[in-house]
Formats: sequence, C-alpha cells, structure tokens
Amino acid sequence: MAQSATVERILDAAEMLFAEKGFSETSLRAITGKAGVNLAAVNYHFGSKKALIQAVFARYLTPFAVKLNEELEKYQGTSAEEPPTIEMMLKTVSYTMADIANEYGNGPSVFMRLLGLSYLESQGHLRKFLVDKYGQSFKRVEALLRQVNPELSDVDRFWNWHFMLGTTVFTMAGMNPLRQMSEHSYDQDTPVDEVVKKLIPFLAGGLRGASDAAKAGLSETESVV
Amino acid sequence: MAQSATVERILDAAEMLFAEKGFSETSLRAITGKAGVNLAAVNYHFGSKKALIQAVFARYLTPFAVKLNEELEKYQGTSAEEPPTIEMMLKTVSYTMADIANEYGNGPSVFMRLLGLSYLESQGHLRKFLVDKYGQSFKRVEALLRQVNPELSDVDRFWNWHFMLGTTVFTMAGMNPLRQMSEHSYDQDTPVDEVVKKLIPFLAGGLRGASDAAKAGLSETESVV
DNA sequence: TGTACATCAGTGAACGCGCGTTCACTGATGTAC
DNA sequence: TGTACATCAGTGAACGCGCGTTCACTGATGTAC
Repeated sequence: MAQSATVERILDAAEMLFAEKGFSETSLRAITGKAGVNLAAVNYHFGSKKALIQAVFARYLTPFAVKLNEELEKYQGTSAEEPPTIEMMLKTVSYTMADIANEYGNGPSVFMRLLGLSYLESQGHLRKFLVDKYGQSFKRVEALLRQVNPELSDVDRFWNWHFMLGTTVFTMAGMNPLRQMSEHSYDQDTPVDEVVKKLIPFLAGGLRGASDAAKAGLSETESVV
Repeated sequence: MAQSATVERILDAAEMLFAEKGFSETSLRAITGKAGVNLAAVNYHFGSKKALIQAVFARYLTPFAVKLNEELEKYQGTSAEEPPTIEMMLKTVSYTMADIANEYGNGPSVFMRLLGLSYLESQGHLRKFLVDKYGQSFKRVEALLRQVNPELSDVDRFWNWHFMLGTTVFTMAGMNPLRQMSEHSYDQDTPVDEVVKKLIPFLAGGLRGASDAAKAGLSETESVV
C-alpha cells in the first residue's frame, strides 16, 4: 500500500490536519485538497476514513514499537541488581519517539497530539485497533517499569504509568496554546525541547512520590496527606 | 435564562452527551432527543450550538470559581511564614471541584472530561470564552502556588501547573477506558476516589521533583539526568 | 369584569449545506500467445 | 513484433444523509384600559 506517492501524500496531509483539528472535524475534502489528489483517492487506497485514521497511526507506531524494543534490550542485562533510573528510561522513550516522529512523520508534537486525540475523541474503532495491534509490543516497557519501582503493586504501577502518559500527551497535544499562554503571560517563549526537559523531572518526581507513598502508607493512603 | 425547566433539561442532556462523545460528534438532535424537548428549543434558548457548549461550562465553572476562591481565602492568612503543603492545596481543589460537580452537574468525572475535551477538541470559541470569562478568577490559585514552591521561576511554575492539570484531566477524561483496562489486565476495579487518592502523591511528587531539579540544576537541567 | 393586545415558551416542518461514499469511466502499464 | 486482454492508479460527478439553523406558527399567561 505504501509504494504509491499518492498514498504518502494523503497520509502526510491527513496527519497534519488530524493533529490540528481532530478526526471528526477534518473532512476528506480538506485532506485530499491539501494533498492535491482526487477526493475519491482516499476510499480507493484506504477503503474508508476510519481505515485512513488507523493507517496514520500505523505509520508511526509500527517502527516506534520496533525501535523502542531494540533500545530497551540494552537495559535487560543490567536489570535486577542495578536497575536503570526512571530518568534514563524516560529519556530513552522520549528520544526514541522523537527520532521516529522526525523520520516517519511530521515530528514529535504532531505524533503526541494524535495520541492525545486517540484517547479523548470517541473513536472506538481506533482504540480497539491500537490495543489489538500494539498492546503486546509494549509489555516489555511494563516489565522494565516494574524493575524501576518494585515497591508499587501492579495496579498502582498501571495507574502511575498512565498518569505519566497523561501528563505527556496532554502537554504535547496542547503544546501550541500552552506556549502561546506562556508567551502572553510571561513574555517568554519556551521551545518544545525545553518543555520536554522540564517534563522529565516532573514525571520522575511523580513516580517517586507514588513509590514513597506506597512505602510509607501501605493501604492507608490518608497518612501521606 | 436558567429559570426554565427546558433549559435545565437541555443542559443536563448536553453535558452527558458531550462528555461521552465530544462536542462535534454530538448532534442537537441527540441532545434534544435525550432531553425530550423540541429540536428548535436549543436555538430558541441558547441561540446556537456554540453558545450551548459555553453554557454547559458556565454552569460548572461560575460556582466553582466562587467556591474555590472562598476555600483558598483560608490559606491567605497563614501564607508567608508557614505555607500550606502541596497536598493540602491539591485536596482543597479536588474536594471543591467534586462538591461543585455533584451539586451543579453530573459529577466530577463528567466535569473533568469536559475540561479535557475543551483542551483537545479544536473549539476555538470555547478556549476564548473560558480565558475571557474565568482567566481572572484563577489568579489567586497561581499566587498560592508561588508560596508552595518559591524556588521555581514563574515560567517553570506555569509549566508544572499545566503538567499537573494535564495529568488530572487526562486521567479523569479517560477514566472509563482506563478502569476497564485495569479490570481486564489485573482483575481489579479501581473506584474513582481510589484513583484520585493515587493521583495526589503523584502530582505532589512531580512538583517536588521539579523544585528539586530547579534547586540542584539552575539552568543546567542536564545534570539531573 | 371584559376585551384587546403583547409577550414568551415551545413547535413542526422545511431549508441549504457539507459530508463520506459510490460508480462508471479513463489511460497507462504489464502479460500471454 | 504485434495484438488482445487484464490489471491497476486515479478521476469526475453524483448519491443519499444527517447536520445546524430558520421561520411561520400555536397556545398560554400577563397587562392596559
């Protein structure tokens, strides 16, 4: 499917417009107009708008899942006795993502905004597609997280992992309006990679806060407050 | 406007459907159908779909802004020498929000999901409406945050405040699918208030992580990694 | 007390519009004999 | 080498549909005299 120039142009245009306006607010006419191809080409190549949305994700996620697993291989050896720090893992994930997003699409903030939309827009088909296709690939990340903070229960780790994901997705998805607000209020723009640098200590601190609470509290969460 | 039963029924139905499916995927026919009122009633009472969306937010946010400022009054006295802890402030905000959401609408998770959608769906009119109408009301929260972690610069505090907001919004907005995933993977459901209890140490830890990084690094953020 | 008029919440049906999808078609390239 | 057919990317125009909005209208309640 990916051999045709038309297919690539549709994917590029769709990706940018989806990230900008969301899935349901982006029409096939807007996509094919931006791509400079015929309206019917989307249905010819992809079959439907839903399938196009999934293809946009697959173009990022398939190489990302492969690359991330390769990168995380490196930590498998040094695992049990000397676990990697939270910050090391976060850097690995974020750098891998940035590399992939630059190579295969329109960059990391577009990618993250798509991820954010995939959670919040009610595209049931998309959630199912992502879980079915990529759920298995990210089991290794889960296993590594267990080594980073073994004091958390599996359920607690699940939730804190999604807290981290949420912070990241929300930040990247709202990057442009947030930067505008920062500029407007403090006369100071913050480039995307500066934001990511601020994000990492926040995420790491959050995970440590959760671990500390688990060590201190043990079922009586009230005591930490 | 709020004296008519029809108006309230439209707001209730709209709120639930917006939270469930997003703004652009919810039609006026669905809203008026659920509310049991005539299709034209929305345009009669509110003028347009956009104005309805704004009215749904106003019903929550107007009392919330008032109540939150009242609650935070209490900390103003004890401020400079003995600042409130991060956890205290987070509890105040979250409890106030839960109270308001239960009293004026369909509960906290619906409210937070609406907030999340307001960031991620490209409803330009809505963002403008929220900033114009409520921006000023939340200046006090900003001032209190400054007392909690004075070592952060204003810009850093802005970003970390939005990291916290992002975590919360994302979590509450995706509450249902996340709970399903937790149940599916660990055979263990997590009630909403349990999730909030897990969230607070994460947020507090994140803010502490940012403060520590600021104290340690001072412009050379690299050193914390 | 009765009549005429104004106001207002709500209605039913229709409006035009943009949407995703479909379909018959074209023209270029490859393949079989 | 030439002819007939098949395959395939891409096209132009139309399809039906659901959308937000509009408009003339109804019926109940309030107000002036």
